[in-house]
Amino acid sequence: MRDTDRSAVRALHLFADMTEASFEAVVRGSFLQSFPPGVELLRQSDTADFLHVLLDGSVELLAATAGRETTIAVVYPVASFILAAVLRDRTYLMSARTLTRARVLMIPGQNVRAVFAVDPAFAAAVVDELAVAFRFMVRELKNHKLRTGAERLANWLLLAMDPGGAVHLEFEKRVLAARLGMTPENLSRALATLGPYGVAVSGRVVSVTRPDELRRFAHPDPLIDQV
Amino acid sequence: MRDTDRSAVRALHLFADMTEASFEAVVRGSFLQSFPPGVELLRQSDTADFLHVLLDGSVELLAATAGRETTIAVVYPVASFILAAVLRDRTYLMSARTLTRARVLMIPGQNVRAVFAVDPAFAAAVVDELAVAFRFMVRELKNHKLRTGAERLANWLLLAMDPGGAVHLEFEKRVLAARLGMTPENLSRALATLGPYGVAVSGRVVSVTRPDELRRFAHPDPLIDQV
DNA sequence: CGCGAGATTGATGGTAATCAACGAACGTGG
DNA sequence: CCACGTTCGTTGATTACCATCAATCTCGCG
Repeated sequence: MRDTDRSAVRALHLFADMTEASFEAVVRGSFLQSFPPGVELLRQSDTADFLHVLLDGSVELLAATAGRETTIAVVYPVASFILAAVLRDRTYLMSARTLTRARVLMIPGQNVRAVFAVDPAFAAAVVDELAVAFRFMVRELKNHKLRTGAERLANWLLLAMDPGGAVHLEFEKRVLAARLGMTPENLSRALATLGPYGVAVSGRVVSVTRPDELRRFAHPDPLIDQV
Repeated sequence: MRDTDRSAVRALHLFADMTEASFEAVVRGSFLQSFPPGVELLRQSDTADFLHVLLDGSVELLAATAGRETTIAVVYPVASFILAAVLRDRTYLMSARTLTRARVLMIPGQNVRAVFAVDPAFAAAVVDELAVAFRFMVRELKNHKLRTGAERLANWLLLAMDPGGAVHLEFEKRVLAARLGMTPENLSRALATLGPYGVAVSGRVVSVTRPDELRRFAHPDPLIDQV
């Protein structure tokens, strides 16, 4: 690992408070790798050999069974993923695929487990990370079970828009659709149904002209939407 | 807390490996309480004052927004719940309600956080518990997004049936419906659609006469269904 | 200028929620 | 012990929501 990368990694919340010796022990045998878009980083049911930390780009977590597939989450920097599988030394429950070019730090699972046992600061950070991940899952489950697609989209727009009410999509709409748990076709339709509430689309820019009306439609909820 | 309860609690996975002093520090200020069915133990958006450990009975975790409500999980002994909220000292994302008469150990959140910081064995147990909870959530999300109601029911039956193919429901069907994420009406219909695969209902007993056929319909998956 | 990937629109079917009505089981009180 | 009433479960009809398939459109780029 290069020195610039090393200090960037050291600054991550997950590693910031641990001792230098612990950091050394974690990083030994780790590697930082860049991937092009569309690469499968890991596959569900494989054994959890590496903790992954996303430093740049975006990664999709997905799951499949019986010929069907669904996106569970989209990960943005800086975040670890599949931490739970690594800690328990179990198989992955999800696959991971790069959406964009991505830089990923891969840490051998046994390093994580070993250092976890001896460095309380690292243990605390791990628990924090894991608790955040758990709560994210609960929010996602609520978002999905309690709201329609159009409502999920409306709430996403309210969070993503800048003060002027504009949302600049930095990825394809199909990715947004997956992130929101719907098909691209239904995202189109959902955007159309939000028209009467002041939502207009022009290429990759979505404009929210009457935020208050959209909010009344969306019923935003701090216990679901990330603050 | 009575001595018999004390030793039962001490034997729980979460507390088994910690030092006696740590256990003492956790238990001080905790209380063990019995509740009748239908009691709301905690409400979403309240601050996480107590870690709850279910010792007897069953508890439903549910979430509501915009006038809608859904069951997220049903908890059976012995399990803790809302651990993540307590560790992060945040508000609860879910409400909890007793389904049956239930005995619950309530531990002040600050005890948990304080002992977590000083007892590595407890920290490890907490992480284990949390990782299991996280993976449970992922399984639930997959179960819900990748399967129809009838498929969820079929897989549940395959896991719940005894070697003779019988499932004795120990709760009302409406509870099972909530657990499976559907309405009571649709549970009735789902049971009916499983008829051709050898599923018959008689009161509170469901019999699976042709497990192999049911399995072909259900597509059981170790990455979703609890083993 | 034309190709092709992504986006949109339309039509259709499947899944499940809702509303309503009915039936069965069970406990209570007469 | 029976009559009644409540609760739970089932069944039917309707509607909402979403996936799928297919066709068309748009726009960026060679």
